[in-house]
Amino acid sequence: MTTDSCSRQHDVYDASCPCRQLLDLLANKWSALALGALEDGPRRFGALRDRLDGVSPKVLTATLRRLEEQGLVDRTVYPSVPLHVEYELTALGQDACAPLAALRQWAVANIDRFPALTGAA
Amino acid sequence: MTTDSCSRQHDVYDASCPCRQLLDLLANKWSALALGALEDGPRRFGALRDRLDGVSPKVLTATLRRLEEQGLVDRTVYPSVPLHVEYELTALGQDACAPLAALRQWAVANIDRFPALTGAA
DNA sequence: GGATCTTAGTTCCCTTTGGGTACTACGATG
DNA sequence: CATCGTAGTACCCAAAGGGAACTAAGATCC
Repeated sequence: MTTDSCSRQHDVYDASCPCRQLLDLLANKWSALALGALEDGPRRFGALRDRLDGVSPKVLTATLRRLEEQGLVDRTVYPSVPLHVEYELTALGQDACAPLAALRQWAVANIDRFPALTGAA
Repeated sequence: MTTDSCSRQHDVYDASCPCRQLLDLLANKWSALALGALEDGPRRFGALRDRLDGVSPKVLTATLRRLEEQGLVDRTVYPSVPLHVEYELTALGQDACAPLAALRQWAVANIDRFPALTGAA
């Protein structure tokens, strides 16, 4: 139960409901991109910074820490020579990727319907 | 073509691609909630403010204006007695609702897997 | 006729977040 | 001993978020 639509007690429209905070975490540009960038397996900090074009190290760190705190990604430090940190989706993170991937793909598939963004047509 | 995954030219991971801006518009707490609140038909400003618990009029106005600019919602003013403004999804807005509804529903359905948000268990 | 009500905002101010650039720590390597 | 690469942090500034109070326009009440 509670696997479709809204449960009896949780409601994203209620500001005090924890799932509102969850929505706020997921409905975020950098979260959506970071989780997507990890879909294909573990990635290092530098690889993520390169992939998430335009992200500053500070914001990337903050985003990853938030995702880590909530159990969506695992952070593994390899205390090797020039330090090596890997980020990886947890099972929960993998599950969360599905709706976010749909959102990213919708944006790509429908961008042509947004003349104001594509510089008009 | 370009109806699934990424097209050849558009990429949300590219900061300068317009679909990145589109993702930024959609991957936003208030956008996701506002569009969802309009799924069942036109709503007035006050109704949206009540439904989007915790939103300030300023932020709601800004959110709706942004969605209107991009053609996701229509704004209709009825210059009646105590003024009456209705917001309504466009066809484009209705299409955008699908992935956002999935995201909202995922948050509700999986909130129990986030101990840090639900106050631990 | 004047006070009051409603609706849809706007304005002001402050706090939070986002963002860019530069810097640090670490030890291997030259 | 200086240099390099990695993964950040520190600092500072700009933009966005957020709350409370205020505005406008006219109908309605008394």
